[in-house]
Amino acid sequence: MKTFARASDRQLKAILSEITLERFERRTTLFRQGDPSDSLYVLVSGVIKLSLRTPEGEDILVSLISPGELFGITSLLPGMQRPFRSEAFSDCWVGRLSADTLVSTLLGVPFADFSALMDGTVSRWFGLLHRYAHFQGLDLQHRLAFALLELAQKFGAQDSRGTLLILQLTHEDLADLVGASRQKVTEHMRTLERKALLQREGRRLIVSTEGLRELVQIEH
Amino acid sequence: MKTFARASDRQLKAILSEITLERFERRTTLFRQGDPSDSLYVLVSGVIKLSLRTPEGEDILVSLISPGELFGITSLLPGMQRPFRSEAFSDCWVGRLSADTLVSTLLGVPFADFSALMDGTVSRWFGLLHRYAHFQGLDLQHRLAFALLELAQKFGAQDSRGTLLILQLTHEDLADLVGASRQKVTEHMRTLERKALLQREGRRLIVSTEGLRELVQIEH
DNA sequence: GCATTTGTGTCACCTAGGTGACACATAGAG
DNA sequence: CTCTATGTGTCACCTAGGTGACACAAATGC
Repeated sequence: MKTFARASDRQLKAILSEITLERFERRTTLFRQGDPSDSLYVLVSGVIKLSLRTPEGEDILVSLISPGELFGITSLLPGMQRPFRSEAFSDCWVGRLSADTLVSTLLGVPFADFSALMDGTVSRWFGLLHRYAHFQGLDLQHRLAFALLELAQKFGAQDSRGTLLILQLTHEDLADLVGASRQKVTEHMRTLERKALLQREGRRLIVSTEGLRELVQIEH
Repeated sequence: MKTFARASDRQLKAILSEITLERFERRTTLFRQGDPSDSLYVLVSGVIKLSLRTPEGEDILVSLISPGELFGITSLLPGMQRPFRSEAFSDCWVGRLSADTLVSTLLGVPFADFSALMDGTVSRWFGLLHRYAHFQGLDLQHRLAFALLELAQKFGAQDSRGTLLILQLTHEDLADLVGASRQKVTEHMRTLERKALLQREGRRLIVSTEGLRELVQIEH
């Protein structure tokens, strides 16, 4: 297990003494989406499934964990909730420990410092992963709406008419972002305009975040 | 910038003195896929685009970076290459520093220790992100092939006939994994069987990793 | 200011893959 | 050993979205 490759015997001993071993039968769930993300897990034996349930009722299998892997990694970021459901795919033995003890015994650094650094760097990967996973099985209309909301959040400036995107985005860029063809993006952007969720000022966009959020949530 | 929220003045000063400021005009590239992932960047002004070119020649826009964000994060993992291309989406000022100095001044810990911990934990997010990004615009056949290769790597046991997957995967599981319907997965699994890239022993799979790799690479 | 390149809008057409439906196989549970 | 659950194989049908093609608009360079 490469996580511990550089650890000294003393550190390993300290960590081992903090691990609680638990047994999970096939199909039982370890944690579910939205639970507070407090502890970290090591899979000792068996297979764990991480999955995501979309509002549409589709299941997305994000990952299968094999023995030796750490999982429940969001516990390394400050104040997160579990983004995925975790379930025993076969009978499992699982070790559980607090992220804090792992980090502080392995690095000897206050957890809050570590976790703040993670938050500023690596959490973007997590955000992107989340986006891609959610995009699975959404139609173009909704993917576009989500993408626009994301952009509005990152690059939006408040304006009397809505949220102004300070970006020169072409339809091609959007297409590359949501994984669609340029033509269809054009078509859907027009229908969003017609629904007044979107206006244009030259090549700048003004989006209605409330409208888009409604579109995205209400329909299913 | 939340990365530095907990830093002392001394730390900030130390880090600032190590940052090199660089100017990039719109459309110029900062680094490209496959470059060694040595330094870390802070975006000072402008917008940066992270993208991915698929073997099929499609472009995938992974993320747009806004001022204040750190990027080029793979430099925090040991021995990585840049997974994405980075290009100035508008004229930019960018600060560059080594991941090592950031980590060691902020946490006061040897970079190798930190980076080993990241590698054992958070690198999975990165792997998954990579998979999802690559899946964009692949047809089911290829997504399935990739998924099987991944599974073979993680759960495969060598066998006279190929690589035996020690997993009781149903077609439904596979469908959830590659984002497709159960029926179509069944169909494509049969064609893979017919092509002799796959055999079944009861409900266990035996895959030909060479065959699949060929399928995945050769066709475009 | 004109010419060229880059972006938009809108077609008609085609295909990968979703869906529902059903027959059959297999495997646990009792 | 049998009954019921769950998984597989295969249809016929339908639709979202890819593709090529072209007209027009808007930037950009010279």
